[in-house]
Amino acid sequence: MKQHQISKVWNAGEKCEQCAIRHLVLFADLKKSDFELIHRPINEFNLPVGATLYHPGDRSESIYTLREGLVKLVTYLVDGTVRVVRIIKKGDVVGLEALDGKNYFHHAIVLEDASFCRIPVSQIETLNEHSPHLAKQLTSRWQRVISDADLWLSKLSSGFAKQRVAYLLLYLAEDGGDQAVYLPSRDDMGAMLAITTETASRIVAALKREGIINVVSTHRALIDKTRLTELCEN
Amino acid sequence: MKQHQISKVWNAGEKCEQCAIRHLVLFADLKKSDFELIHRPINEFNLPVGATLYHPGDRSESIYTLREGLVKLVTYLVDGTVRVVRIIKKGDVVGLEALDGKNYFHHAIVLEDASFCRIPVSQIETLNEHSPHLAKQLTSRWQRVISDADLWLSKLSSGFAKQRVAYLLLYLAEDGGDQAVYLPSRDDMGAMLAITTETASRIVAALKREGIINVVSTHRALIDKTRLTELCEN
DNA sequence: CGACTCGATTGATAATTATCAACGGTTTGA
DNA sequence: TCAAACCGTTGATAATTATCAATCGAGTCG
Repeated sequence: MKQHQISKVWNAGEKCEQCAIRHLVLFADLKKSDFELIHRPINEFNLPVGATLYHPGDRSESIYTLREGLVKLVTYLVDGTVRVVRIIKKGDVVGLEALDGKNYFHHAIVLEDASFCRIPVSQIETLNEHSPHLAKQLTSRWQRVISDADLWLSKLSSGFAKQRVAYLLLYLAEDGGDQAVYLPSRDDMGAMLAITTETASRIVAALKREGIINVVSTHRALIDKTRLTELCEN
Repeated sequence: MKQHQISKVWNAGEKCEQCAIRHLVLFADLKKSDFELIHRPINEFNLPVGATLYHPGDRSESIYTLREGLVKLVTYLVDGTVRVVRIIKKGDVVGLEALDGKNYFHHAIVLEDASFCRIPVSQIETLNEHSPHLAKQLTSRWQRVISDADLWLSKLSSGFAKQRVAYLLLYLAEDGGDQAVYLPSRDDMGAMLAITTETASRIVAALKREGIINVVSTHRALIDKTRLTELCEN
C-alpha cells in the first residue's frame, strides 16, 4: 500500500508540476531509492477558506508547500491592529522558520481553499546531507521571501492608498497570466496595505467605476494591468 | 608573510568576537588547516560615512559581515521616492542575495564608519561541503533578515508617525545596552518610516522637548525606553 | 570675519486618510 | 419567510500628515 502511494506521488506529474517540492529539485535529482526515503513521511492535506494552518508560537516541526490556494500570514500588534505581512501563493513555501528551530511567527490563514504538502524538518535535514541541490533551492526560497518582504515594504506600505491598492492587485496578478485576480476582502486589503477598511473600499469601488477592475465573483476580478501600472507611477 | 597574516587573524579574538563569522561557527569548528583555506581570500576593509558598499544591479560575488558601524539598505521607487528597507547592525550579514546568484538589490550606504569582512561566495560554497555548521548559521541569518523584515512591516510601517518613531528608536537601541542610540537624520527617518522629513523632525523635536530623548552628539541620543514603549502601546 | 551651505525646525495651509455612522444587498439560519 | 449577521459602500466630519515656505544654528570656506 505504501509502495502504491509513493508511486502515485512519483507519477503525479500533474500536481507536482506546481508543487514547490518539484522546484526544490528534490524530485529531479534523487534516485528512486532515495525517493521512497523522502516521500514516506510527507503528506498532503487540504484546508478550507478561513482555516488556520498554524498559530504564532506553535511548535514547528514541518515546513509546508502550498500546492494550491492562497494563504495570508498575519501578525497582531500590541494595540490590537491586524497586519498581513505576507501572502503565500501557489508554489510558495510557508513556515521556513521551522528550519531555524523557531516556533511559527504568524497566524497562517487560508484565503482560498488550499492544498498543502507537509515536509518534516528532519526530512530536510536528512536530505541536506545527501544532496547539495536541496540547499541551493532552500537558499533560493529564503531569498524569495526576503525580496518579497522588500517589495511589501517599498511598494505596499508607502505612497498614496490608491497606489498601494494598484500595486497589490498587480502583485496578486503576478504569474497568473490574464486570469482573474484574487480580490481580497476590504478588511484584508486594509491589513495588507496599512490603510483602513473604508479607504480600501472607496478605492476599490472607484476602480470598479472607472472600469479598471471588473469583479467576476466574490473574490475574483479582472484587472487592467496597463492602467494600474500607470496609477503606480504618477 | 601570508602565514603571518593568517595567524594574525586566527589570533585576532578581539575583533572576531563581534564578527558574524565568529557566530557562523566557521572559526569554532574548523581545524587550523581548514582555517588557512578559509581565511586567505577573506579581507577586511573600512568605509567612511556616506560611502556605498554596493549599488543595485552590481554583480555580487561576496557577502559581507559588518564588524563595526551601521549601514542602510535603500531602494528607489519609480516615482523617485527613497525607502530605507533595512538597517544593518554590527554583526549582521549584508548581501545574502549573492548566495542565490542574484545581483545586489539595494544601495548599501554607510551610516556610521564601517568595518566589513568580505567573504567570497565561492568560499561559502566550499565550506558548505565541509561543514554542516555553516549551513545552520546561514539559515539562522536568513531567518533573522526575515523576522526583521516582518518587524519593519508591522511596526515601522503602520500606525501613527509618533509610534513609528518610537519603535524605530527602540529598534535601534536593541542590544545596545544603555548606550546612546544612533539618531538618524530626519531624512533617513522619513525614508525608514514612510513619513516626510518634516513630520519626522516635528516628532523628534517634540520628544526632545518632552525629555524622552536627549541628543548627546550629532547622531547619538540617550532615550527613555520606558516612555517610548508607552508611546507604542497607546 | 562674513557669506554660504546644510540640516533641523517651525508655521500655515492643503491633501489625504481615519473615524463614526448609516444604508443596501446577500447570505445564513431559525 | 423573516430576522440577524456580514460585507461592501458611501457620507460627513475630524485627525493626521503632506506640502510649501521661511527661519535658525552650526559648520565651512574664501
